[in-house]
Amino acid sequence: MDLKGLTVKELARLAGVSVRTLHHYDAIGLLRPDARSGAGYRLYGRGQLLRLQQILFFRELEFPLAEIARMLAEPDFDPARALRGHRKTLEDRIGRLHRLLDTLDKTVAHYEGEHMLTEEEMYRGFAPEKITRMKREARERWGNELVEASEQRVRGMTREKWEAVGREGAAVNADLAALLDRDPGDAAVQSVVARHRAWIEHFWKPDADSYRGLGRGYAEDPEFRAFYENVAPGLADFLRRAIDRYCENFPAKEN
Amino acid sequence: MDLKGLTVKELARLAGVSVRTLHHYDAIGLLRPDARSGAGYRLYGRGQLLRLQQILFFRELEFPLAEIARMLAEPDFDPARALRGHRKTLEDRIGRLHRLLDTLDKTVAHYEGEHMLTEEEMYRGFAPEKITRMKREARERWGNELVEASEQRVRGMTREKWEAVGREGAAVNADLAALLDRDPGDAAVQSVVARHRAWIEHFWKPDADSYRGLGRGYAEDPEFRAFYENVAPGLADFLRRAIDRYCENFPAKEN
DNA sequence: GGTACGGCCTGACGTTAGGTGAGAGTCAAG
DNA sequence: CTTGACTCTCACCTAACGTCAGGCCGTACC
Repeated sequence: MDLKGLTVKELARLAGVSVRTLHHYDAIGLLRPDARSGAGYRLYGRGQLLRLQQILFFRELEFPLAEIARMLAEPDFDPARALRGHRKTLEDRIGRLHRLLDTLDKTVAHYEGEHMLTEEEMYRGFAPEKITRMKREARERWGNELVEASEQRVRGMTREKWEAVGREGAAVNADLAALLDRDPGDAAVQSVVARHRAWIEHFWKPDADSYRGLGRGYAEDPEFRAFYENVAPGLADFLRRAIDRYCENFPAKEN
Repeated sequence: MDLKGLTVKELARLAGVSVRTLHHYDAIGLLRPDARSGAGYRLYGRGQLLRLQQILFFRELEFPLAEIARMLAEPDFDPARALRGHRKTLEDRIGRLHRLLDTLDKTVAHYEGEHMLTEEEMYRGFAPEKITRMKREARERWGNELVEASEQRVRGMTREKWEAVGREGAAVNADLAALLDRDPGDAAVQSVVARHRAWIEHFWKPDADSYRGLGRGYAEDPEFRAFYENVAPGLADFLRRAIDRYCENFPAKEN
């Protein structure tokens, strides 16, 4: 079979996917063949091979197919830029697997009576990538629309803007940490909380309820809590209380 | 809530799984709580925490839940031994991810006009081969040493030898299928089983226990079973029984 | 030309492992 | 008592294919 393109079996073999997968991707419009032979056989050219590779990278990172299709369809989709993002995520995963191996070794040592395995040690390395988990939780707390709107806002940012937002967030956290010895209702603290709210609005626009919920999440979610406690011990609860006070008189913020 | 055990939320948080997952595992009998509170709350103790860890290791390696349940239920299941098998598989995965990073870098270079990406290079690191799944299972059943020895033998084969071995295996299966109406202990059947054992020794040298375990695997593993049932209906169980009979007087085989 | 076999097509049912939502009981603090 | 977080069971739903079936296609061989 040599008809100016690869048949499904040839491509399936080359890419390590099933023929059924290729049929499925064609059916949903994710990967259409370049052409069809007179008998109706699918024929894939080089461009489809590269596209399938992009799809497989996103799939490897557990993106849903519908989302892959959407991203590939964006007018400003840049394959090289996407790949650079994937690299970071793959490196994170390798790091996770190393942590899992560490957990494994500690568990073997535990079974051999050589190590006392704590509950916290037991599950290190299992949790999926943090951003995906946080995204799921954000959906659970605030609904899907907010998360999508948040992603749209983030996606529209330039790299420079994104880095400025990152610096702004770190500055807010540092300023809050410096005010830890004050009452959460203190005017200086509340001023920083207002900056925090403005920072959040790079991502989404909270009302009083959802902002209060966010504060609670900072204190109660183990990953958020660990993050803030790492900035300064006591910061997670302090920020939660400061946000609660702020929400007692939630200013209408124009923007 | 401090009632001599963890509630679903506490365990879910600790282990990084969902409450729904814990409900599901309870419903299918995979992970039952130690106790129930007066109100019907599930309460998990330390033993369940360790068991959940074992489950999560198997899950990480993509074992189906039903299979995880079966393996955990085997009388001779040894957690430390299982973990040692997992370690090898996780190391393989890290290796695969490094290959994927290599593919990624080559692709970025391709997009930047600095590398000519071949079709073979395009998909390196993506799909673990099907043999990897079977290798994983073999490790869980028989330990790592046998699998490594098997790979050494296969690696030393020429292509011609490999094809001859393939034909020999098919012939053994066909002969077994032709004897399906006989008793598994019949002399002719046992003669074919001896040929089957000789065939297996192209890959590894079983003793009576491991050969019996292989027979069991043929009948119980869904992929092996499907393969043999495809050759002839009833063949998987027949072969398992024939191997059991053969192992009652396991000949010392010189080679 | 007929046969055999591997390859292709479309159509359609089935599967696994939870996700999601609902209604109602439980627990602890104010 | 109220409130809010937590729990229970029940039940519908889903993504991404896997599997099977019936029939056409292409090539080699008799």
